[in-house]
Amino acid sequence: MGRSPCCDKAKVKRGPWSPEEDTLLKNYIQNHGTGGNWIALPHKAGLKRCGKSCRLRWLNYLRPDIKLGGFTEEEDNIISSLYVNIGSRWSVIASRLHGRTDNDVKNHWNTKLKKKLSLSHNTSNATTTSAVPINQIQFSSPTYLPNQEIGHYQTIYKPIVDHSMMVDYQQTPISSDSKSNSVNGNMSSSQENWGLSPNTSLIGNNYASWSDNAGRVMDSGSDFLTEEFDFRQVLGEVASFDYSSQWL
DNA sequence: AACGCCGCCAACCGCCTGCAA
DNA sequence: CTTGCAGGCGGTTGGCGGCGT
Repeated sequence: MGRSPCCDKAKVKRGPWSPEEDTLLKNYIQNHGTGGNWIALPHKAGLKRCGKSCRLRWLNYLRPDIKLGGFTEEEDNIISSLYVNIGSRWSVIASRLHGRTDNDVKNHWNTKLKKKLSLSHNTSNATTTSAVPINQIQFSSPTYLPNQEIGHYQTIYKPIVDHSMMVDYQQTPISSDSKSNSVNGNMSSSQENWGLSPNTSLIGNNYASWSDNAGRVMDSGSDFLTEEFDFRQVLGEVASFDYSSQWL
């Protein structure tokens, strides 16, 4: 037996929202809030709409903090990076982009970024032979660096951090002494200059990831990382930690 | 001007999850 | 523990507008 529909389709209005409906919904929520019950809301607001439809309309269009307009290059980079790492978890990705909705991000990806990425991937394949680790999150801005307690994860995860992320914050590369403690083999100039682990590759401006002892990689969106994960700041913590001693 | 194609995006659909009874 | 409900989410659809022929 299938699940019963959330509302009677014969009795509710469907299709595009009119300005009058928008006004009704917006006014009601601004005056009374959602009341934690979207199903009852349309009736209370005087709308002949399904509760789910109201919720979607509010979240994707009427909310006051919605960011309108095209996506910036920085947002594109964040979306692409997160998609590569966590897949189509649009709500998680959208949560990293202030004012963007999951629907926005999803549409943007499907209509533009997917093609863009596939184009750049093809170009990249044609011009380079170095493999790009899929488990490394790429950041276009240090704003999106992780905010975890580095000391805490030091005991659990082995961080692999591209120190080039510090460039924008004018941080000092880690010392050659600390590098030489744990690194053998040849390093690229970017790895050497910024203390990169030899088993990381630079795939963009900035990225960071960690892996645990089982080889699982954690980053902004991985399943075994708490949803409380916060990107807001912390460059200082990252900069002050000597990752070279923790390289895999 | 008419038509077809294509891209964009708002909206819908249905599944999954969390929670309360 | 089971069941049913509501919210959340990702996939998909369909209408609309722009553009080329």
